[in-house]
Amino acid sequence: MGSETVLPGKKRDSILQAAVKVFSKKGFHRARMDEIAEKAGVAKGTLYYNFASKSKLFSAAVTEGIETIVIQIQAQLDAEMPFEEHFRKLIACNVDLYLQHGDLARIVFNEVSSGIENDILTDIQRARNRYIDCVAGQLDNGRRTGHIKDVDLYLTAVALVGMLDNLCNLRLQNPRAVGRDQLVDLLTELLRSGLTIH
Amino acid sequence: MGSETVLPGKKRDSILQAAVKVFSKKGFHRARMDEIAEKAGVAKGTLYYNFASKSKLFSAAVTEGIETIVIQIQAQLDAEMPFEEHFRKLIACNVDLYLQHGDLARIVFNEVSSGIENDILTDIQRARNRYIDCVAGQLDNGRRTGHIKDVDLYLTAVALVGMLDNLCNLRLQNPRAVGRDQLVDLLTELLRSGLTIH
Amino acid sequence: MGSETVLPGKKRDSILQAAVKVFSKKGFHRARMDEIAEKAGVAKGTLYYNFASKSKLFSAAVTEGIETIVIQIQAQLDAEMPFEEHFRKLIACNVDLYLQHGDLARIVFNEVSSGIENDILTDIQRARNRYIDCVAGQLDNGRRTGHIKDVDLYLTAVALVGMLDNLCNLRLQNPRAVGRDQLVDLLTELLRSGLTIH
Amino acid sequence: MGSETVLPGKKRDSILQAAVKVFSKKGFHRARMDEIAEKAGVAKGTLYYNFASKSKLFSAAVTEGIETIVIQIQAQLDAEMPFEEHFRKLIACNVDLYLQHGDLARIVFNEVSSGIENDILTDIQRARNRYIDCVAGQLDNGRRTGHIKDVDLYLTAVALVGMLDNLCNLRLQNPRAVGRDQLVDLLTELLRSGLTIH
DNA sequence: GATGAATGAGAGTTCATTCAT
DNA sequence: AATGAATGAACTCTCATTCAT
Repeated sequence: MGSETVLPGKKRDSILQAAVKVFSKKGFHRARMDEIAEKAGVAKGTLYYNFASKSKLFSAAVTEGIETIVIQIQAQLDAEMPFEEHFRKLIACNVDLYLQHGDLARIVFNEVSSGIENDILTDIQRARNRYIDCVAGQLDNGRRTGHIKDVDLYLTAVALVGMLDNLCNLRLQNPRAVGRDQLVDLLTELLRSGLTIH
Repeated sequence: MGSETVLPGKKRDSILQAAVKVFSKKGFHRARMDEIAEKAGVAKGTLYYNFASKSKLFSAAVTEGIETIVIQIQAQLDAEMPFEEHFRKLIACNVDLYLQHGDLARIVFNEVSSGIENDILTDIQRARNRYIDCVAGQLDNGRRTGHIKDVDLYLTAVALVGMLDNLCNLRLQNPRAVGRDQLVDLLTELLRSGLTIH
Repeated sequence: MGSETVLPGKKRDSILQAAVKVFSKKGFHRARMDEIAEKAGVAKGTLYYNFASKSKLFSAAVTEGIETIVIQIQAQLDAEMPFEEHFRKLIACNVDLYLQHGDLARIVFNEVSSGIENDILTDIQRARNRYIDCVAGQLDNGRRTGHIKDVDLYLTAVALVGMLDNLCNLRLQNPRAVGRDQLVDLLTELLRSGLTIH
Repeated sequence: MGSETVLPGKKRDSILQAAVKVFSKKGFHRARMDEIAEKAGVAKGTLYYNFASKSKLFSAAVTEGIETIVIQIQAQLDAEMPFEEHFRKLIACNVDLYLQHGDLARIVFNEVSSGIENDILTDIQRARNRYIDCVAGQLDNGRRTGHIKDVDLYLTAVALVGMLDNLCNLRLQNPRAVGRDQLVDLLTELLRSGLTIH
C-alpha cells in the first residue's frame, strides 16, 4: 500500500508513448533513439532491452496504438441507434479520434514511403488495414439496413480515411483554418449526398 | 547546329528527373545523393554545383514536378464541355495523372512529417496547395454554372485529393486490387451523389 | 544425505565448462556473458557472483583447464618405460590431449594478441608455461638417460608445442585433411631424426 | 619536380600500414577504426572510402602484407646454392622476416579463432596457406636433389611454421630470453637431424 | 563548369557490469 | 545465494557536404 511499487510494463509503456510522440514529430528516420529514451525517462540501452531495434519499436508503437483506437471506435458505435445518427456519429467519432491521436495518425498514413524496411512496412500496412476494415465494418451496418448504396465498402472506407486524413491534418497544422464541427459537417454532407445538385 | 553543344540546363534536368525517382522510391531521408548522381549520370559534386543542398534539390524536384502536372490538368480541362462530362473528366484526369506520376505524388502527399527542415516543408506545402487550388478552381467552374453545392471548395478539394491519394496508392501498390476505371467510377459516384440512399 | 542439497561448486563448475566452450568458439571478445550464462543454465548475475569479471572468468577457465591436462600427461607418462616407447608415447599423448581439448588449446595458443588486459594475459602465459614446462620435463627424462641431445629443452618444448598446435589445428579444422596416426608419425620422425638424409 | 604532388595510393598505403600496426597490437576486435585513422593521419571516413568495412580492411592488410613477404623469401632464396647453405638460409630468412614483420605474423597465426566473420577468416587462411606453400616449395627443392626425406612437405611446412611462430614470438615478447642466432641454430639442428642421439 | 577524394558529425546497436530484490 | 532488468560507454558505419584540381 504505502510502497511505491512500480507496475509491471510501466517502463515499456512509457517507451511506447515517447516513441509515438517522437516518431510523429520527426518521422521515422529523423527520430533519434536518444530522444525517445530521454522522453521516456530511461537509458538508451533500455530501449534495446525491450525492443530489438528502432524498427521493431516503431512497429510496436504503431500496432498497439491503432489497436487502442479501433477498440474505442467500436465501443462508441456498437450501440443501436437510428441510421442518420449512427452515420454522423461514425464520422464525428473518427474525426475526434484522429484529432486526438494526430501523432499516431500521421505515422500510419504518411510514413508509407519513407524507405522503412519491408517487414516493418508490412506491419504498418496491417495496422492501417485494421483501421480501414473497422470503418468498412461500420459502413456495412448501414448497408445491411438498406441505407447505404451497394458500393465496394473497402474502397469506400479507403476513400473516407483519405478525406479524414487530409482534412484533419489541415486542422492539426493550423487549428484556426477550420473548426472541428465544420469538418464533421462537410464530411457528413459529402458522404451523405455528394457534391452536385440534381 | 552541327556542333555537339550541350543544351544549357540539360544536366540540371537530368538531375531533377533522377531526384524525383530516387526521392520517391526511398523517401527524403533514405535517398542518397550518391544514388541521385549516379542515376543522373553526373558526379556528386555536380549536384552541389547546381543545387545548394539536398533539401533544395528536393524542393526543386517537387515544385517543378507539380507545376508540370498543374499545367497538364488545366490544358486537358480548359475546353468548354457539359458539366457531367467535365465533372467525370476532372476526376479521370486527376486519377490518370496521379497514377502516372505516383512517384511525385507520394512525395507531395506523404513526406509531410518526415522531419524535413521547415523552409523546405513550406515549399512542399506551397506545391501541394498549388495543386489543391487548381482542383478547387475546376470545381468552382461547376459552382458558377449552378451544378455544384455551395460548400467550401478549398476544403472539398482537400478532401478530394485525400481520396485520390489513398485510392490511387492502393492501385499503385497492388495493381490487381482495383482497376483504373473502377477508381474513376467510385470517385465520380461518391462525389456526385454521396453514399446514402434517400 | 537425503536432502537435495546442491554440491558446493556445482554451479561454479558448470559456468567454467560453459565458459571454455564459448570462449573457444567465439574468442575472448566475441564471447558474450549472456551466452555463457545460458549455456551454464544460470542467470547472468550469477556469473558475477562467482567471478569478478569476464576477464577473471576467462583466466579461471584457462588456468583450471590447463591444470587438468598437465595432470593427465604426467599420469600417463610417469611409468618407467624404454626410451623409444616413452618418446613416441609423449608425442601421442600430447596429440590426443590436444585433439580432445581443442577448445582450450585454441584459447591458450591463439588468444595471445587479442588485446586482453595485461594481468589476464599474464595468467594465460603462466598456464601456457605450465604446459611447456611439463613437456620440457618429460624431455629431460630422455636427456638424463643419454637419449636426447644437449639442447635447450625449454626452447625445444616451445618448438614442439608450436608444431603440435599448428598440426592439430589442421586436423581439427578439417579432419579429413590428416589422420591422427599420421600426425603422431610425422612428429615422431621429425623430432627423432630430423628432416635430412645424411 | 618542385611540386609536392602526392603519389596515388599513398593514403591507401598509409592506412594499410597503420592497420597492420593496430590490428597486431590490439587484435581484430579491440582494434578501433578511430585509432587506425589517427595513426594513418586520415579522417575516419577515409577508411570507409577506401575499404568497405573493418573486416575488409583487415583482410586487405593481411593479404597484401603476406604477399610482400612471400616475394621477399623467394627473392632471397632463388639463387643456386649448396643444399646445406640453402637449408640454413631458408630458416634464417624465415626467422628474420618473422622477427621483422612480427606484427603481421601475430595476426596471421593467432587471429584464427577470434570470431571473425567467415569470409574474412577464409582470406586469412588463404594468406596463411600462401606462406606455407612457399615454405613447402623451398623444401621441395631439397627433396628433388635427394637431400630431404620423403615426407609430406605440406605437413612439414605447417610444423616448421608452428615452431617458427612460437619461437619467434618468444623473442619478440622478451628479446633477452633468446637470441636471433640461437633461434636459427636450434631450428636448423632440430630440422636437420632431430632431437635424439642414435 | 565539373569532379570525386576526403571529411567528420551523428546515429544505431552491443554488451559487460551493477544492484534492488 | 541468485536473479535479471536496467544501464551507458564504446564502437562501427553512413552520408551530406566541401574543396583542390
